[in-house]
Amino acid sequence: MSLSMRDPVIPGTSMAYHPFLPHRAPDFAMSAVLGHQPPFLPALTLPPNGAAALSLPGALAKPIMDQLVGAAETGIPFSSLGPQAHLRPLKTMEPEEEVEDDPKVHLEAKELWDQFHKRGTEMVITKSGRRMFPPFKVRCSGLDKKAKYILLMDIIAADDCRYKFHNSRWMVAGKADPEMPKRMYIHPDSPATGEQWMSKVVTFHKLKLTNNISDKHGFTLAFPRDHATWQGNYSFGTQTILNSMHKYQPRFHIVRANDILKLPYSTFRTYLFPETEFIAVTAYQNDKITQLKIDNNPFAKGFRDTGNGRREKRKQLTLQSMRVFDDRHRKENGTSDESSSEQAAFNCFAQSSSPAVSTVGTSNLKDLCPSEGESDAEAESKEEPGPEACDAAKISTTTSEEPSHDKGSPAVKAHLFAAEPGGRPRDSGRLGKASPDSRHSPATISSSTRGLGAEERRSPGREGAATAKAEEARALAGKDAFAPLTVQTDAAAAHLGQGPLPGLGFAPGLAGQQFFNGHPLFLHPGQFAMGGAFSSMAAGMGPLLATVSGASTGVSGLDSTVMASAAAAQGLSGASAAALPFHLQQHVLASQGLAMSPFGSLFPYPYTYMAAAAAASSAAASSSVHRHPFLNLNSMRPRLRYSPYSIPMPVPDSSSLLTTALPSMAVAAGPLDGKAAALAASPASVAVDSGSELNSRSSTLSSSSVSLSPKLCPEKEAATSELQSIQRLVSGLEAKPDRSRSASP
DNA sequence: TCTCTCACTTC
DNA sequence: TGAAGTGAGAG
Repeated sequence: MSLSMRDPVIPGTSMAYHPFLPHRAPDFAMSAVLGHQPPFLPALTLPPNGAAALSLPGALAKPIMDQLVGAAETGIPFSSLGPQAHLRPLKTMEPEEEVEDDPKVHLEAKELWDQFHKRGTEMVITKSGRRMFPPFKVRCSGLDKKAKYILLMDIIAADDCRYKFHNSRWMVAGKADPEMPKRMYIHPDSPATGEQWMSKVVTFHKLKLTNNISDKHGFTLAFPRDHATWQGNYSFGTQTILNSMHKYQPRFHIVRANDILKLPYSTFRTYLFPETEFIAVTAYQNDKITQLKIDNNPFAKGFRDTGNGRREKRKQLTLQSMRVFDDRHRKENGTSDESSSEQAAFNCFAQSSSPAVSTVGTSNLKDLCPSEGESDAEAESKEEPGPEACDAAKISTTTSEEPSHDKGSPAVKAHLFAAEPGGRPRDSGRLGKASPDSRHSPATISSSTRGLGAEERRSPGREGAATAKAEEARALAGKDAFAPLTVQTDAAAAHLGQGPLPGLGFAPGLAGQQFFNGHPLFLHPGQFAMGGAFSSMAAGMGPLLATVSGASTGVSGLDSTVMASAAAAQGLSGASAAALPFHLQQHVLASQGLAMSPFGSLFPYPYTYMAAAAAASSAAASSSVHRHPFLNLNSMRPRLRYSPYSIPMPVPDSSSLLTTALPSMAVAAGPLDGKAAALAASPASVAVDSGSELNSRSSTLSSSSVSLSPKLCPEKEAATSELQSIQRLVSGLEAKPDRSRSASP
């Protein structure tokens, strides 16, 4: 019943600015399937000029068209068209015309990121959410000044391992816990013109990291099973839910679109900066990281050695009180020499127990406190250029084929997580080939769906080819020392089954609608600034929005209609459930603990599969499935990650995983993913590493020495009288908190 | 490991 | 001035 219509049947019906259709005609056929009218498949085509043509059976045409347009223009939830109303492509057309932009992305504060990366960046996650530090900031160039762009960021699991911090190193501690629902953070200024984006540093500092699974700072979009490119649930929000002690990789996306609704039909460019990889923690593990944060985060000034913060006071008081004790002890025993040596040991303890110590020159530390400083110094030594090479050698199996100038990046990787399982390479390394475009960031791996057949880049059983491709990617990446890892898909490709939002296999639910709170269409107040993008999205896709507040239900908090359906569906058997609309199935599956995420879900390649099906191109279906570069990004690992509702997988014997990076293991693990390439993509970071390390060192040294030196022996006599007074305080206030003491003169 | 409170900071 | 972002530390 669907009719192809190049010939307008309803003259004058214009869809050119229909909110839920791309303004600039993407040249695809789209059908509006109205709920409860399955046989009725009106189709409308958007000619290049944006004029709409709708071909509908006789008398039904006008009402349907009015309904569609009316719903969108008035903001009436699309659901009024029926619970299953959705748009779906009838056929795929030629790719959208080549965009004339050439986006380049530069990671801001790269040196700082490098400093953290070398030590194994840790990001604290809290129930209420913590910001990232260093903040994720980028500078864009090469955008079309006039065109509008939507900038997004998300954080994906870097691997499927759980880590532990042992012996000053991060080590694999087993398999990853069930995947948390992923969230996409849309920059609040989106959409904005290229000129606007390029005129400033794009910062994502408002994005928060949380481990609160019932976090409500998000909403989920439930896309029908045969939506062009988005199938399943895609969650957006200001907080990203992460698993503690797991490694993550932030991603940055540029989408040329002036409307959120165009996302599925727009070109996606994804940038990966290996140096922004981090491990989520609920409490800092590595003192070096703590100190780096304190030294660089303005909000942590109070803990700096310099200044009048509590940290300083506390340290001084601790030191002084101990000296007082020592002094008293010495007076009682009359053994000055002994006390002197104890003093050294004590100083050592005082230092090593303080984060400040970690960045103090290791030679001093070693001299003062071999035992305590050893691990520290040892760890530190591995950050030196020499050890770096050593670490690089550890994963030589993954870098041996790379151009020499590209070896630094894996070195960084090895450096960061020296004890990674077999130097397991990153899957992100398989993103694609290097793009000669991006010159600002470590390396570019561009996966364009039109150029290099993405197909060859990914195939679910694809390890060999993928590995080869990863090598190619690395090699190419190595050609550009300043390119980020980039993935690109385009609109047309999306229609061919290449979804633009990889890794967005957001598990349903868990998210609240706060993001869009206060707006009938779930627009978050903070997002109103986004103007047309969200408002039109809401207008056109209100019904497709399934906000989820899984906190109470443990299942997606769908809108009432969907919720009811989903709830009912839960009682269905698998067979009957299969007959449900895809998005409902997903919720059902999710509630049953089955994965839907591209991260090894039941539908590892949701869009691709569905889009292909929708395109009625069964032949292309299977191949296109493997073509999705984004999915490739996330699903190239044959791991199985489960939704938060899934039954947790028992953690396998960690003994086999608790290992330092061994080349052999790297080989063994290599096929699992090509992550090394992602790191390989960071030659620039290596180049900076040496310098930044030195800078870091010198800076921390200077800052530390300022505060530490006066606290050591030299000030002993000078502080005698003060110490005595403090001694009295300490004696009397022993059990009281630091602040009591610090409040004392 | 995680959560919570605290003092201290920025904005 | 107060909201919000910090790490420390106790539990």
